[in-house]
Amino acid sequence: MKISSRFSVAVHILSLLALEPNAHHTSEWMAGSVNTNPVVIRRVTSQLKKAGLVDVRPGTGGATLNKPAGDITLLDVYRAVEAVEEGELFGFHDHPNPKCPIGANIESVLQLVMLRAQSAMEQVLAEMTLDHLAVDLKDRMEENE
Amino acid sequence: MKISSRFSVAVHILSLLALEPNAHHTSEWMAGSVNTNPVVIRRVTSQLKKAGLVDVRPGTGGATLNKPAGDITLLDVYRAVEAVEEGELFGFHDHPNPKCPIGANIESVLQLVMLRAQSAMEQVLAEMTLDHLAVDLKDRMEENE
DNA sequence: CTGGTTGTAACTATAATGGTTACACGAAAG
DNA sequence: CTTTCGTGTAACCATTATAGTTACAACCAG
Repeated sequence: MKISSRFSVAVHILSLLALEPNAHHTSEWMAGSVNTNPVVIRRVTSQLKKAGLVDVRPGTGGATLNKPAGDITLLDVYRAVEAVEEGELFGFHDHPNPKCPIGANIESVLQLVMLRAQSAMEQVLAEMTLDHLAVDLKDRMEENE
Repeated sequence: MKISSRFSVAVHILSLLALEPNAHHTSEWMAGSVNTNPVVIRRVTSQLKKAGLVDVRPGTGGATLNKPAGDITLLDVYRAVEAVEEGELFGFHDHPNPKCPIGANIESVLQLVMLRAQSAMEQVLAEMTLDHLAVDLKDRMEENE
C-alpha cells in the first residue's frame, strides 16, 4: 500500500507556482504538466487552499503561493492533502483479545514504535521546504537543457 | 491510506511465539488472541515462514520462531508481510509531461526526498527487535496484572 | 485410519484512488 | 450587462487492496 499520489501531485503543483510565477496557472494548464485531468488538479489545489498554502482565484482563474516558498515544508503539503491521517500511518488490527495478556498490551507497546517510525519519516519532510526543492529542481533543469 | 494491519498482526503473532513458548500455537488459538479469523493468521504466518522467521508444522499444527528473538527486527517483519513494496512507500503520479521543464525533473528530485523519508522510518523499525518488544510487553503485562 | 491442522483458492463486502462528465457559480473584459 | 473562461463540487465509474469467510486438499502424529 502506498501513500497517495495526491502528495506528489501537490508538490508538482506548488513547484509550478514557485518556479513559473508569470504563467497563468489554470487547472487545465497545470494538468498538462502533471499529465492528469484538470479536476484532479482542482481537487488537490482546493486542499492546498484550505490549508492556506495557495490562493486561488475563482472566475478569472489561476493560483499563486500564499506564503514564501521557504515557509512551506513538504510536511505541510503532506498534511494538506491528507495523504495519511494525523498519526495514522500504520494500521492496527481491531480489538485484540483483552483476556490474553499479550492481546491486552500489544497495542500500546507497538503503537509507540509505530509513532516513532512515523515521526522519523515526517521529520524528513518537515526539514524540506519548497524552496529547497526549487533549488534542486533548477539545478536539474539546467543540467538537462 | 494506512500501512496494512498485516504488519501489526504479524508482530502480534511473533510476540505470542516469543512469550508463550509452551502453548500449542495453532492458527485458531492465535486467532483468539488477535481477534480475527484463523485464515488471516495462516496467511500472515505463511508470509513469515517464507521470510524464514518462523517454522510451521503442517498436519500436527503449531508454529515456533525460527531464529532468536534478538535477531528479528520489526523491519524484517514489515518486509515479510509486504505491508509496502520495497522502496515504494510513496506513490508518484504517472508520466509527468517531459516537455515541461518541471514535469521532466520533478520525479527524480522528489523521489530523493521520499526515499530519505522512507528510510528514516524503516531505520526505526530496523533498530527494534522482537526481543526489545518482548521486554516492553513484559513490563506492561506486570504493571497491569 | 482418524482427527486435528495447515495451505490455498475462491468469493464477499468495504473502502480508497484517480479519472471523467456535468453544471452551478464567480469575476473580469468587452 | 452579457459573454467567456475558470473554479468548486457532486456524481459516477473502473480499478485495486484489504480483511473476513467458506471450502477443501494435503499432511502428519498417534
